[in-house]
Amino acid sequence: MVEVVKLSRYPCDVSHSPAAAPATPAPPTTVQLMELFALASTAYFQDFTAVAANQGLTSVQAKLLSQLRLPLSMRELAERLVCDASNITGIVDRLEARGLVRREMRPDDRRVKNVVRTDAGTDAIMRVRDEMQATHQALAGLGDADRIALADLLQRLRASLDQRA
Amino acid sequence: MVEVVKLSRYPCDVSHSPAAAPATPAPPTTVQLMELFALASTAYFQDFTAVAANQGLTSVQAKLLSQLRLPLSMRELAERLVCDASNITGIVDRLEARGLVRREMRPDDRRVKNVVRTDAGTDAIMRVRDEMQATHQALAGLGDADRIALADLLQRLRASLDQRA
DNA sequence: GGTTGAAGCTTGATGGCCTCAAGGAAATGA
DNA sequence: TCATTTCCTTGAGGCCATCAAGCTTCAACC
Repeated sequence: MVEVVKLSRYPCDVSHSPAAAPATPAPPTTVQLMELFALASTAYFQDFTAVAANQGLTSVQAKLLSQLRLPLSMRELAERLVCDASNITGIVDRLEARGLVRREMRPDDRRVKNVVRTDAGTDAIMRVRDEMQATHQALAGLGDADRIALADLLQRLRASLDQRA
Repeated sequence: MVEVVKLSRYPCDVSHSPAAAPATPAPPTTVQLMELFALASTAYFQDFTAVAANQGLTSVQAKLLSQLRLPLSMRELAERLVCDASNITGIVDRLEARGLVRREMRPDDRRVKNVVRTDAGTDAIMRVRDEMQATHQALAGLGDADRIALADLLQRLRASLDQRA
């Protein structure tokens, strides 16, 4: 299957490697795997951003909205989006101005504000989800064995990446 | 292997799905695969951004630098980074001010400016590459069979995603 | 030739994202 | 009560991103 591993079109290509590809189905190196992963990730995020834009959302706004299955405080959102808390203020401001989200005081601790997704917000993120699903339908062609293998590999990949954080 | 597929911590979680996970090793659904992929991609980009920041680079600057194995025109850079050409002007301005990159007139067509990575620029992106590689060493634990399978799957994934662009 | 049109790059305006430093309000604990 | 901590916001500064408008250069055509 793995005929030619296309190399070095994204993040960390520094090598001045020879253009000749090995003819044998040799297993890819770790570096090659990371490049492939970077390419696939880039494609994914570009698609996600484009789909969100179709709904008038930036990718960060869509990310935030998708986190709000249940209400979360500003601080919790900052942790999930891995950014400064002061950044969340602005993002929520803009979403709230459009009625996609609502701030609520929490009665038992009046310092914290829960961010609640409105029905309009849920609609918006559902449209994004639907369009993503339609877009990636091609992926549906994977058979059961491939699915299991991919899920397994992705989880190991994430584990080894998260480990650093 | 795939014990429990952890669901819905990222982009498109809208479902109010039951918390109960299937006990059987059923193959993951397409939606579940996309969620796993989103999680792994997010982890990757956070790591990439953090490593670039260690070298005083934004992720976009690092991305641009890594493209410059050979000189590219501003337009070519815009195509590779999938953004407006006017955006590249500012990014290259900032990199040039730091001596990581250099603009050169192309003699045969004086409209176009080639962006050339300086030695300092190559050093910078090599440090990013090295730190990424060290970081992701955990991935090196994958055996040959896993590598081949992952490479194959990632390429198919990317193909089906790029198809949309 | 000279004009028109297209391509490549830059500038300026506008807006969103992001961090840091600083500050107000509320809770906690001595 | 007073000090400390937590949560959130504000303001300054910088980067990224798009769009509209403009400049230069090239190419093609009359």
